[in-house]
Amino acid sequence: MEPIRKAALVKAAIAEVAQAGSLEVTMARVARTAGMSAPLAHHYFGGKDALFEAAMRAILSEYGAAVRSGLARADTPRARLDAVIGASFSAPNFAPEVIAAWLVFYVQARERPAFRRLLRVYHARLRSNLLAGLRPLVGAGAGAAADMLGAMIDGQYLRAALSDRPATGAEAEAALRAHLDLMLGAAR
Amino acid sequence: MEPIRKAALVKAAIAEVAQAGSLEVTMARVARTAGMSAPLAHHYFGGKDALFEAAMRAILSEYGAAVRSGLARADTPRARLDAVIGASFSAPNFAPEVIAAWLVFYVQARERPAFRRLLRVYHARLRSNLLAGLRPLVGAGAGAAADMLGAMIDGQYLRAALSDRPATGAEAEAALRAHLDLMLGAAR
Amino acid sequence: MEPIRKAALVKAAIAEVAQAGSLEVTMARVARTAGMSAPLAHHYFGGKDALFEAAMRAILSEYGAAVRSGLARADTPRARLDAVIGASFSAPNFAPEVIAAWLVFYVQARERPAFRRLLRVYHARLRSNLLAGLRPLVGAGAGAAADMLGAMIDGQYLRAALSDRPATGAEAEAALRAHLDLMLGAAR
Amino acid sequence: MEPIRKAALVKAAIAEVAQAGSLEVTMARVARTAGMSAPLAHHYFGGKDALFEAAMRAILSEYGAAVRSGLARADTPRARLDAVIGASFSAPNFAPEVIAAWLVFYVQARERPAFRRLLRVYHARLRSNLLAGLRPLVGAGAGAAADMLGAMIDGQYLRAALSDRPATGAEAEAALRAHLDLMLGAAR
DNA sequence: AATGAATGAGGATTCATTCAT
DNA sequence: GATGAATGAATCCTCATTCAT
Repeated sequence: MEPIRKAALVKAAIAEVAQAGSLEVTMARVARTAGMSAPLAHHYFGGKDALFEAAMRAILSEYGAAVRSGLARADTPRARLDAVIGASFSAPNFAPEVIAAWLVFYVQARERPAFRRLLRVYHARLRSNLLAGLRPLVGAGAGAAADMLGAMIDGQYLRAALSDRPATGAEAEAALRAHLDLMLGAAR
Repeated sequence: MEPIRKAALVKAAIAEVAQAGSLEVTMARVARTAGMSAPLAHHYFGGKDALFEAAMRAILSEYGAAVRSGLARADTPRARLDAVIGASFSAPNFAPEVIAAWLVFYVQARERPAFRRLLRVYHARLRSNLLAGLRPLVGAGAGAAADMLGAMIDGQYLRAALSDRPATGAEAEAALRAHLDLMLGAAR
Repeated sequence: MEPIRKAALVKAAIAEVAQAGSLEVTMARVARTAGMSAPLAHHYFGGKDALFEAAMRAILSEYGAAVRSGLARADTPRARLDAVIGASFSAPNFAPEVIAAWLVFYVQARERPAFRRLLRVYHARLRSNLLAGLRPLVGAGAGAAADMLGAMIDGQYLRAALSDRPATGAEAEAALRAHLDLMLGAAR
Repeated sequence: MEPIRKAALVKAAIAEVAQAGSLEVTMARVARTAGMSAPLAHHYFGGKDALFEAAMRAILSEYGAAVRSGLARADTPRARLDAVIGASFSAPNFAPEVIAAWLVFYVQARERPAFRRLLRVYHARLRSNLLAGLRPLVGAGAGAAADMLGAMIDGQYLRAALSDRPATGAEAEAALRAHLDLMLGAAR
């Protein structure tokens, strides 16, 4: 029972946090959305903080899995870069709900060490994945290029979080790929 | 007296929101930081929501003023673009505190129409300013270029909000300018 | 199985109540200390109240047994008095844990009739045992002397409950015997 | 306003703790008894713990004042002893409510350092006051005598807490004085 | 204009207890 | 007999907001 309940709670937490645009979400509400009573949520997670941390962890690990799975099928540097970009804008990760929750956690990271730690890992992994693809193609400028690409991805997320249209990642992805072409072309 | 008090409250609200990373900031705390009692803050703003809206408005209008002042001295398309970028990363707007608060408001905008409206205006103005500079230089691709530049700026903000080092905008600004060169060079 | 489980629960209850210094002890905790689940404790005792009453009853009946056993070997009035005092400060009854729990129950007796009843029986028996020894030696003053001796014993308990040193009853017992000598000497 | 409210809360806390026989008393109940809302009680004391500590402090300091006032009028060793005993059983200190609350705090002292500290001071002061009176009269045995007198006083408290009759201290006081006579007579 | 005083509403958390298995 | 699962009830505490002064 435990894994089922925990998964339901994490999913509900992401949904509610996204909708509220903040962590000012009552445990009771999350629990009800997940189909159980508030005390049960406490029983499984021990408290609000732990639940939200689990939620952020879930988002980041789903993203990490998508990246890994994409990289597994990539055999050239350029393919690696495309894989990272593709994963960033793929369906389960670019869902508006998920992006909105991610953003809330992002902001909280300033003051909550646990969130900050998680985000550092995300940033470091993203950067190293991009670097691995860029270095063979760009050489010395790879660091700056990776930073810029990372910022672009994050920026697209930020805008998607506020978009009216049910943001598909397709457009954002195309824009990024076009830009990547530009950067690689200039480097050659 | 009133304008002084209100300005103090707005400033305190930005500082506290930035520090908390959310709107979960008590009126009493904001009021105390501003050197007055909680009821007085209510007296001046009528409530928590109105105070925070005023705070966001203050951030955006300070930014708007910086942009306008930069544009006033720009006489070529490229100078206009540089002016917008320069304003985005200039001291009072790129202060960590201000960025953090801006981000909190940004996230809230998903569900709070008042914030959403303010943000729309910011986005629209930024886009139209960039477009005005880009169209003479890039032609048809100006729309996509403006969107990408906007996303890059927001992405840099996002990352600055989490940076350890007391982020100066200088690096971010340089990176953006370099990128702008790239985009303009490719278009020619 | 039942008597073993019940005894374990009673023992655990005494230990936990002593440590907490109050009845604010969760059933779950007591049950866990006794090596079983909370529902099982309920099954055996029907509820928290009944468990704690059983615990107090256990303390008093252990004490009662010690007194009876001492009296069985006493053949003079003075020996009877010594037997009662000896039992009061003997090892299993004067254990810090037991005293602390006893005190908690004592205080609760003000408002919980079940505890009050138990305590009345203890007081009455103590008094009658002391009287039986004192009357032949002191005559008319036996009543007051018994009350005073009883108060002294309780007072020693009270102080032992708070002592730092792992209170042996030896000192307290010696002090009481010395005092008894005094009272008997004065009466002759 | 503050001192009035605080005094009312302390008084109510003593009454409710005495009645409940434990600290399991809700803030709301105490506040209502004191004629105000629960949040106000929090406002003035900051929390349940602080309120109860203030209550115990109040009991002990009232007792301390009574002792000091009695000693001020005593000019012989025996008069000093009588003053201490008299204060211990005087009206405001020997009120059933006060005794019951004192006992609850006493028991809690085992695990709550703040209470423990307060009680240590009480015990030390009582002992030193008794010693000052006993040493000139009893000499070497003064220490043991002081301990025994202290235990007797505490024992009388313990029994008064459970008495049915609205315990006047008169009887207890007379018994203690009689005993003191005995001890002093034996020493001469 | 300014604030100390006060509270209603609400939220996290704990716990005794029940029940299906 | 024994327990994991589950919850209603209750408690401490916080906070935006009101009001008399």
